[in-house]
Amino acid sequence: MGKRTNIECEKCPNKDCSLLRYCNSTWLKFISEHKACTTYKKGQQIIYERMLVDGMYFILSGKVKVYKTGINGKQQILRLSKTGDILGHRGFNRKVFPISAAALEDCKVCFIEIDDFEQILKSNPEMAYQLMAFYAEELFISEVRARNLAQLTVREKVADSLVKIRESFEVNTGNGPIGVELSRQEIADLAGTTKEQVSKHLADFKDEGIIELNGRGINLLDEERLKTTAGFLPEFG
Amino acid sequence: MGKRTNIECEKCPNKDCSLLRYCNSTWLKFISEHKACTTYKKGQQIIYERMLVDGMYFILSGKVKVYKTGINGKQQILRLSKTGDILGHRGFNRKVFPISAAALEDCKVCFIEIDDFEQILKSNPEMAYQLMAFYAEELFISEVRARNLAQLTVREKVADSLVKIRESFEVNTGNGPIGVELSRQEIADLAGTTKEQVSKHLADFKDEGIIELNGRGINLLDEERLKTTAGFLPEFG
DNA sequence: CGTGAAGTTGATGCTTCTCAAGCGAAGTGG
DNA sequence: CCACTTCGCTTGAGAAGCATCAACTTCACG
Repeated sequence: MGKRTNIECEKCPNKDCSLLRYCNSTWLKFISEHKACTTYKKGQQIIYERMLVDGMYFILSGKVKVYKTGINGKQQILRLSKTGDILGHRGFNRKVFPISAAALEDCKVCFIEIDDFEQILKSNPEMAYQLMAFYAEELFISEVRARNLAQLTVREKVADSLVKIRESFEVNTGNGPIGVELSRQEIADLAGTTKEQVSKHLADFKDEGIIELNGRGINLLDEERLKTTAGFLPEFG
Repeated sequence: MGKRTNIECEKCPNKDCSLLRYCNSTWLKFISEHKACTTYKKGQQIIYERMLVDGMYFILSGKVKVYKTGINGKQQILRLSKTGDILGHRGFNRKVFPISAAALEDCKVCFIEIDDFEQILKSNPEMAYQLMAFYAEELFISEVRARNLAQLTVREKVADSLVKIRESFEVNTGNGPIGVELSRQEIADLAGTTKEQVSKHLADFKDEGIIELNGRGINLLDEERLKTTAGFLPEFG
């Protein structure tokens, strides 16, 4: 566990926080008094699989990977999260967390105990409704992912991952940096392949003028072509 | 659309219905008056991808596959559903359905218009809470699936699918029939492989004395060994 | 500099998909 | 009642895709 550095919710600069967005001032105060903010260093683990569910986590700043451990300890990255996102909602109604979460860069994370969180939920119907909508959206995303992992080729999955990384971290779509520096292994864990394959396909994309590589940084030069490469089935809805 | 044959919710034999379970008698009456029950023949499609979201569907009787269309029209089966299960909840908060659903056998399905459903939700906090818990569970299942599709071998995925089919349709786990007759192609669409691979691995399992085949029927003879074959990572939580 | 970790690249072999041929059961029409 | 077609299943051979392994390079950092 990292260093604690509380901040008052009423003065929180983060207007899009999943927790605060649907709360009135009474509950803002409640949360402010009951939460605990913690700082995590890059690489530090925030949630461990099989850890007892103690509460909900909200990212105040920084970027986080959410992943599941599989065969031979191989990781499958499920989601990339950023400021304002909720972490640990997968622990809802469970004894232990089914996922792990680790900081991709230095992070500040707010924590609310599960009992307090449920109290907030039950007193704010609008929030319960919104949380339900959030879960529904996560389910949608997860099912698209499941299909893509099952059906796409490695080249397509790598292309798809680059687009998804950019969408996770950059507000504007289009060309430009993908917003975070991941290792080849991490991109592989996201795409469902190996670090060597990622290396090769990134080299291909570079040769084809679709992306630009500078160290760990990746710039998209032709997002449209990348999407075509990914065999994009436009998802409606 | 199939034949309409309404039934009164108050007299509905299905005590586990996702819709009725958390309703008091007032709302039971409301639902009874607002719903529409429809019969679907085996093979008939109940929900189409990109169909406008009109409401929620609940299975009164019969078995259903929920799937997503992918590359080259290849289907990825996401879920097998049975009596009492909700269908179309993936359309929540969307314009069009992101999934398709088709009857695996003759089915009766109850339908509630989306406006009525939202009214029920907003008037029954307990139900909203339960629906949220349901989404959370679906998300958990989907993420386990995503990891398995990405990391398991074909042999493991076929074994895993057999166990999952049985769990979807038979209350008691253990040895015995898997509860539904699917084509090889459908098993492949579930496992994320091809019908030929399914055929081969089923033959292997039979030779190894793990399963029994009679036509399309599949009996598990040694579920434990099947689970070991599937490389089961026990899922905690 | 020197060391170790991460990334690249090529060779190799295994897994899986694809294609094609053959089989059998179920249904159709003469 | 029996050819005839059709459809799904099985099985094998060949090809393609992918993971693994190993050698080498690059980069960060003491």
